[in-house]
Amino acid sequence: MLDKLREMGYRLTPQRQMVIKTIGDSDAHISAEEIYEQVVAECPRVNISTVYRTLELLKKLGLVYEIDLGEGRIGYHPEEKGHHHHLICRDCGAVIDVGESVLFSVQATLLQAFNFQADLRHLAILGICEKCSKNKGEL
Amino acid sequence: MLDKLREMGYRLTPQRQMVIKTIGDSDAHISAEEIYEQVVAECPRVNISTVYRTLELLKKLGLVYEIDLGEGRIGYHPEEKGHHHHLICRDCGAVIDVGESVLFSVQATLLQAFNFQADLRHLAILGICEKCSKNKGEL
DNA sequence: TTTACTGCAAATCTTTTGCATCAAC
DNA sequence: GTTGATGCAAAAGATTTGCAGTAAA
Repeated sequence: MLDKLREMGYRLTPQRQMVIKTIGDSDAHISAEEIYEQVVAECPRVNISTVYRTLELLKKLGLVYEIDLGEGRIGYHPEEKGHHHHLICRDCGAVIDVGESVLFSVQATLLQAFNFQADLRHLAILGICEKCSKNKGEL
Repeated sequence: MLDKLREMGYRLTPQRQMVIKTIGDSDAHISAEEIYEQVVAECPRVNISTVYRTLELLKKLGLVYEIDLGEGRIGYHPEEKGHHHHLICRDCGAVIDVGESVLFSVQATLLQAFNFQADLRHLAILGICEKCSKNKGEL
């Protein structure tokens, strides 16, 4: 990501490097607020508006993806880690990653039936995970 | 919806009636702001906080569904009109309604593979509609 | 040296909340 | 008459923006 930024003629500031590193290190989707907290822990003078501006830039360049987690929450994700979907438990918040291919058939169906090119690369699917549905059964 | 509200012991105020009517009249998903605008056009003293409180109540009672349209936009939809998905064009904003069944196979797959009970009743699927993809081809 | 980038503070936008008043029952 | 619902204003939370100063190139 750092190289790509430089290639595109953008400056490699320490702030940008820290934001990029934080997104890359996170194993799942991470929110703007969480990125800010981690960056500020190392460098307290960094401002949250810089985080937002950096995210805006990385989105524009296609280096990070935004994923809508529902209920107003937005997570960020490096493009280089590949496309996939997230199964998110409404009860416990657990996240299960699922390959892109689960939705290929739907994509094909929508294209055939409506000539609609569905963007199904990064989806958050809400529901109830195995553990929580078992717990519910026990109640 | 009006009857159900009364049955549940809630008061049938004119404000609630107007919000309910507005949601019912709208052919697709409608935002809180849009509901407010339509209600205020008829009755200028109604406050937007009443709209939000009414939506909160109707959601809690399962009479309206919230649909996440992405980019922070949320649409409301009466339950009685049935479950379905929306194909939303990123370019022109056109909305195509699709039956619930398009995602049944995915639902089954997720249940089988991960024991995850996916909630796929009301989904907004972003993409490019037929018309816009043709226009792009012409450029 | 140049000017893109940052920090700061303030603005914006959406949604929520406390409270006195009002009206549905 | 009760008390749940409303209007108003203010708060809260997330994101954006204008601007002067700073630092990457």
